[in-house]
Amino acid sequence: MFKDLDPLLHSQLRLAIISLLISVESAEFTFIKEKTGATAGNLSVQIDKLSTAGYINVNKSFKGKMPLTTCIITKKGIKAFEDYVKSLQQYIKK
Amino acid sequence: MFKDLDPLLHSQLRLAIISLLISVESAEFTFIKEKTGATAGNLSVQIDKLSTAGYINVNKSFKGKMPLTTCIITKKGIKAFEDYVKSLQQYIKK
DNA sequence: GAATTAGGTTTATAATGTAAACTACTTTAC
DNA sequence: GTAAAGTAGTTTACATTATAAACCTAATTC
Repeated sequence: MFKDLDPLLHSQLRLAIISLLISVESAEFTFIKEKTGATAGNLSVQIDKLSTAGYINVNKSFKGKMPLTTCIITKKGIKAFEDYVKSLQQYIKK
Repeated sequence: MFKDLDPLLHSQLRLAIISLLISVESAEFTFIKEKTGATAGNLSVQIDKLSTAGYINVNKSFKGKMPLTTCIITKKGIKAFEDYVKSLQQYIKK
């Protein structure tokens, strides 16, 4: 009856991250932090989980001398998001 | 940017329960158990949380000699569900 | 050169979800 | 009639998850 919801995406912050990345295709850590309102610590952890799952790619470089973390969604991430939304529809359509 | 998602509804099982109750208006414990595939213990706990929040009303009676638990969604529950869905749209629209 | 800010990561704790174990009663089998 | 199995749940203990506080490294400001 109810399809399982990918637990990795069924989390407010991780869903917001993916939702952002779907539209922009590339985003800096601080940009995501501002948009989501998350604390840096929490964001760091959640980005790591999405990365470990292969849903996003994380690139660490330097902007001048400051560290710069950039995130890009992967095909796997896009697919997972689409599946998640599809499953979710079952729950929220009246 | 991203509205908060009611944590009480942002849970697969509780969302499934509310989703069911939205359409049927009254459902027995065992019916919900079958439809959601949840274990009785888990279902009992989650129904309790929804009830404590005032999202559903729980009625305990007897069918013949067996205990019978029936759930009905409240106006508050309907409102919460609608708000949740509305907030969620922000996350899942591309 | 001390304090503040930037850009994060690590870790400790709180909150949550879930299944296993249990209660209470009923029905069926012997 | 009583032992075994089934029904309808609840309680409790454990595992997972989420989150913020504390920390780190380096740069900037005063």
